[in-house]
Amino acid sequence: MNPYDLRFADPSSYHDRRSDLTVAPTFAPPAPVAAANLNPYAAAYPLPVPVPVPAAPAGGDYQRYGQGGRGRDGLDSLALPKPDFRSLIPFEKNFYVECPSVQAMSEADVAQYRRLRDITIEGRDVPKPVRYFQEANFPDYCMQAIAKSGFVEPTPIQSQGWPMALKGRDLIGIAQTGSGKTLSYLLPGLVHVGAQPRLEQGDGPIVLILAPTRELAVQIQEESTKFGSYSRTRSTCVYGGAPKGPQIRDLRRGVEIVIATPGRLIDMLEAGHTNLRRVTYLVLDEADRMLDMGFEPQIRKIVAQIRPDRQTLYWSATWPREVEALARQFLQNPYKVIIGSPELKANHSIQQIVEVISDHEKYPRLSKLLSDLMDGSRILIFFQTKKDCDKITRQLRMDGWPALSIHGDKAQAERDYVLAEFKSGKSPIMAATDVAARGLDVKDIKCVINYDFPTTLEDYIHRIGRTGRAGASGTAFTFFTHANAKFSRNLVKILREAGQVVNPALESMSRSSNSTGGGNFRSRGRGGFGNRGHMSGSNTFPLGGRRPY
DNA sequence: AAAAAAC
Repeated sequence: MNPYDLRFADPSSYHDRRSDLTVAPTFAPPAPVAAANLNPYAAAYPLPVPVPVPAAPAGGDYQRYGQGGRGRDGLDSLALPKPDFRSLIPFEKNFYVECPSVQAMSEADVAQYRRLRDITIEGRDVPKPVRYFQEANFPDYCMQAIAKSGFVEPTPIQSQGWPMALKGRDLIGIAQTGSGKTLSYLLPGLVHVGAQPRLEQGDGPIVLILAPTRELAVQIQEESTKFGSYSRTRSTCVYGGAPKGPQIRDLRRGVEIVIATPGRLIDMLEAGHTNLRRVTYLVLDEADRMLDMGFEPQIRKIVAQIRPDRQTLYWSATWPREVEALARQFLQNPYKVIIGSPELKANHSIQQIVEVISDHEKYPRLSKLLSDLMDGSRILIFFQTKKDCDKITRQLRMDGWPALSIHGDKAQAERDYVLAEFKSGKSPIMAATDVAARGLDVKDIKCVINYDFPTTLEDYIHRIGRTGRAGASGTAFTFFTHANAKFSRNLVKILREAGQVVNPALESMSRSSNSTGGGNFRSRGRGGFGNRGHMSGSNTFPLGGRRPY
C-alpha cells in the first residue's frame, strides 16, 4: 500500500485530523522528477512512487463535503468546498542527510552545544544541531544566498531548527524574533520546493506562510524573494488594503511561495484566483496570534483547504499554555525546539525599566523621556487603543516631536508610508498599537516605550522585542499604573529572569496584588468577565460576589 | 475593555 494514500476509513466522517490517515511504511524507488527541480540530497533516500489513485466518486461526494460549515463568523460560505484530498498525488518530503562532521558529534558534544546556546528540544529522533552552514547540507541555491547575506554562523534557532525542518517533520519553534526565525523556515521551504515537480498551469503555491499583520507578511516576502532568487523560486504576498490586480496576476501566473494574511487569502480562494491543492509546506508565523480568538476560524478555514499530510511549522516568540492544545490540532508528531527558558522570557539584551505612575503623569513623563533620549535614533511608543495612539501623536507633533502614528484603522498607503519614514529614520518616533508589536524587524530601534501596558504578558514580550534585535542592545520603558496591578507578579518574574533591576514600587505592588498573574492568553471570552448573558453568572458566587481568584 | 484581519 502506498504510504501517502489519502483514503479515509469513512470519508463522510472526515474532520481534518491526520490521525485519520492510513499510513503504511512501504517505500519504493524514486519517482522521476525534473532534474532542475530535484533536491540533490533527496537522491540518497528512496522516495515513494506515485501510484494511480482511484478516481474520486463522481459529483455527489465532493459536493457533500462542502456543506455545513462549522464557523460562527459568517466565513463558511459554500464557495469553498472541502477539497477531495483522496485524488491528490504524493509529494516529496524533505530528506535530511546528516553530514559526517555532524554524525561524529558525540552525545556529550551535542548536549554541551545545546546547553551553551540555551536550546531545549522535544520529540522522537531529534537530529543533531548544525554548527556551520556547511553542515546543514543545503543545496547550492541556498548556500549562495547565505554567502551573499554575510551571515557568519547559524543562530541557535537555525542550528537546531534546520535539521528538524529538513527531515520533513512538523515543528514547533519558539524563539525571539530577530533570532533568525524567518530563515529557519524559509530555507527548508526552498529545499522543499526544489524537491517537488514544477508548478503546472492552474497550480497554487507549494509553500504557504500565514502571518497576522500585513507589514509582517511583506517583510517575510522580502526575505523570501532575496533568498529564493538563486533557485528562481517565485513568491508573492497576498494581503488586504492593497490593489488585488497584481496579487491576482501573480497567483494566476503561478508562484511557489505565497505569504498571506488570512482575510485576503480567503477572498482569493473564494474568487478562485488560486487554490491550496499543492500546498505541502505550511508555516504559521507568530502562531499564537494566528490562533487568537478572531483569527482561529479563518485559520481553520484555510487549513481545511490543505492536504492533511503536509508538513506544518509553528513559529512564535511565546508558547502560551492556552494555545498548546489548539496548536497541536494542526500538527502531527511535531518536534519542538525552544531557545531560552521554556517559561515566558524576555530577550536578555534589553534593559527593562518599569515606572509605576498614574495616568495623568504619563504624558509629562513621555515628554521628559523623549527630551532625554532623543538623539535622532528610533523610538517606538505603544498604545492600547487606536484613539490614544492618534491623540498622543497629535500632541507630540504640536510639541515639535517628529512623530507619526500607525494602526489598523489607517489606510494601507499611510501605514506603508509611516513605516517607511520610520525605517529610513526620517521620522524617528513612531506611535503604534499592537499592529506593530510582533515580528517587525526595524534596525536600530533605540528604545521602546509602553505608554500603556499591553493586554497580555505575551504582548509585552513581543513589544519590547522590537528593540535589542540581532544581538544589539536596547531599552524598554514601561508605564505601569495601578490598573495594571494584576500583571505585576508575573512581570516581576520576567524581569528577574532577565536579570533586571526591579523597581521597588512594582515589587511592593506584586506582593500586595492578589493576582493570579492575569492577562492570560485569550482570557476574554473564557468565562472571565465581559461575557454576555447567562455566561457571566459562571463567574459569580450565588450571593453575587466575585469568585476569589 | 483592544487590536488585527476582506471586499
